[in-house]
Amino acid sequence: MPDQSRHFDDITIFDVAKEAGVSYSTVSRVLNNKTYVSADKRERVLRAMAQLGYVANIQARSLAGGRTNIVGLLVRGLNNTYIGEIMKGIDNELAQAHYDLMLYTTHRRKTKESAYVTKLTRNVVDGLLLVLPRNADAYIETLQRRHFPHVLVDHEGISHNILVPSVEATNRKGAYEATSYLLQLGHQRIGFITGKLEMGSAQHRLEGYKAALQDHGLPLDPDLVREGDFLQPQGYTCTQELLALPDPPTAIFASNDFSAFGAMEAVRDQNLHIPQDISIIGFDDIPQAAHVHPPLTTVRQPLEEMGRAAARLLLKYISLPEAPVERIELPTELIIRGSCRPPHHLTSKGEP
Amino acid sequence: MPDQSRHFDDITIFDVAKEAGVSYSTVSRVLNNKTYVSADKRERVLRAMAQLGYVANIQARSLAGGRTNIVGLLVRGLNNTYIGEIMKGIDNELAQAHYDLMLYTTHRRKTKESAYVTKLTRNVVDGLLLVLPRNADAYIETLQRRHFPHVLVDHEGISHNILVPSVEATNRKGAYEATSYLLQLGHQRIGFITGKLEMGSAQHRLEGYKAALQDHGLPLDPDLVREGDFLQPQGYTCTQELLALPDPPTAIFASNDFSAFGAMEAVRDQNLHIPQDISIIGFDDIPQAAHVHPPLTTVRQPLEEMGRAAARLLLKYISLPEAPVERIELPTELIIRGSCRPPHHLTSKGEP
DNA sequence: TTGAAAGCGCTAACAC
DNA sequence: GTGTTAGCGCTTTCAA
Repeated sequence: MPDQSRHFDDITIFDVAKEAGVSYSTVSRVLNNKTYVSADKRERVLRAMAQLGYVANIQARSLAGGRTNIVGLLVRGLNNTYIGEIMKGIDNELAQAHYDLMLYTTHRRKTKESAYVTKLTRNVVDGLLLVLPRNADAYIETLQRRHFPHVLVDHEGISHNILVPSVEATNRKGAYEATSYLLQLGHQRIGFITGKLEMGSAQHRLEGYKAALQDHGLPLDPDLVREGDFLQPQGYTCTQELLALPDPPTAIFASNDFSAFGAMEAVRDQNLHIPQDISIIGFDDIPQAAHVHPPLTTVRQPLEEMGRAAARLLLKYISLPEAPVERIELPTELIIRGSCRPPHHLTSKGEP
Repeated sequence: MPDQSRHFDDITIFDVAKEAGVSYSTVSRVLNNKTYVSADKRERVLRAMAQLGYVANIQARSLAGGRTNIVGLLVRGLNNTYIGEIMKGIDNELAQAHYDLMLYTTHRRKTKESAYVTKLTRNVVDGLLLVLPRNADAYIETLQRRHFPHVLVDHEGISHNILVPSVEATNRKGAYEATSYLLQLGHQRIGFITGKLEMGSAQHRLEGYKAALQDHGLPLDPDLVREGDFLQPQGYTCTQELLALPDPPTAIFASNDFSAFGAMEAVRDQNLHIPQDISIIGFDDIPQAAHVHPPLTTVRQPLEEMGRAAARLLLKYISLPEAPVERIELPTELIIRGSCRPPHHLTSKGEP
């Protein structure tokens, strides 16, 4: 591969200015269309730009204090479908606004967090979208202090007192509904596999579960609640424990679909059948959920829409720095498929 | 949200220079450690940088002609798990090299392609990774002409004559093996659902299928080959057509897992059973493949590893522009799960 | 309304 | 080895 010649046929505003017969600050003006430029000159500049195929140089623009039209997305890793769905929404929204996306993954960095944020904010991006676990407060504080445009996705922020721009799903409500559904089906003993409890969403889902039990007059049996981590293997283990209980649950509510898959595996490995012997319900509705057997009943989280909303909000902060802090909650939805039915003792024997 | 003050506590090399008591080009030198700097001064500079929390400004560096340590990834969209797997590999590899990732999606842009490439190459990134369909030759030509570091993933490039840096899987071989497997199981009529034929990988898989038939002395029945597009709905439709044939196939080979899912759906909707009545085999081995029922037998494509290899190759071109053009082929692997068995007439009736 | 000029932070000759 | 200097392409005062 021969030498890379970066500045190959680079057209600068200087070239455009010459072509259009104006000064090059005039070109800059039409580029940013802030100040008024006479219609005539603007016209000439535009034509010259088109003719020469001018493409703005982001670095220069940024260095000089302008916008880059790039938004940063900070995630822990790319391990799951979950983040893919969110990204899809973000990307679509950004595309419409002619913004580009810069992806940062944190999973491997040992860097001091606030220094890392410095790097992000000083480099390239006009704003930052964050999909992070609960303990990432250092990031957020730095961002807040710097008044750097940012929006959290699926994260409640530092504390309940400080309002941080964010987009979430109705996790509590979703879990409440899922639990109620199981209750209505006649289940009395419902196992619960938590998510990674350092995540706000995991906490909220647990709360929803508890609230539903309480509202239905059922006591909380601590044995039925197992601490998971949103991952399949732990879902498997928790379910094994649950099934080994003297009085095992007739239904299991997993805090996310991956855990639910683990649960399904564990159930099958015990030669039990879903939903005949035990009902399973998940959370998220990732693409796989519809494909497993039986199809998983789950609480749909509007991930793509959350991404869109977050991007939209961030763009607002970028263009209107004074815009008020918003916290957006998007509704979850119970998706009933085939992994739940009334418990054994309520079912007529002959059913297929 | 109050005003964004971008240059908040920005420490420049100038500050570092002052702190270390050296000239600021010396700081630049240790930053890029190209030329030699006396151990003593280097030490002082390093200490000053740490103390001040210096973070390099990418824009400035880039503007001045240096590296940005950012690699661009150009994809059509984020619709599928497929791209997620590749990204995972890329990201991991890049992280190790302290490179960041910039994501570009093309699906929506009407821009003249070569102008778009200009934008990409002139902006921010040191090199470009491309996951694109076959007809994206304009991009590639521009890149080649500019000698801008780039690597294609899962794409053969412009033509067979021009060697383009790329990383692929052994699509032909993988399809050959899958077909052979079905043949060995005793299937004589094997339906084939192609991918989007504008993609090189789709062509290669079709070739592998044909080659296997030929090598086993079987004629190619055009009725058995249906043009799909790598998407589930089309997989469904193709399978319906296949099943409606006077002499329907006993096995179907779908060019990717999504199509295979569509095929499974169609089979089920006909009240046929997999694999008892008909065998299904896919390609890719996306995460869902193991979860469907029955688990899908498929050809594993090492997507993550392909991402890693591509990133590695690109980094090589970035640091060694003269490195020879490489085309890397990574092996596919037949993953036997539960969706295939010998055809009906070969199976003893009593089997479960 | 428009042009001139001063940087933004950094790299890379160029001298010493 | 190390300091000096000239830009990289652009935005933004400041005059005119």
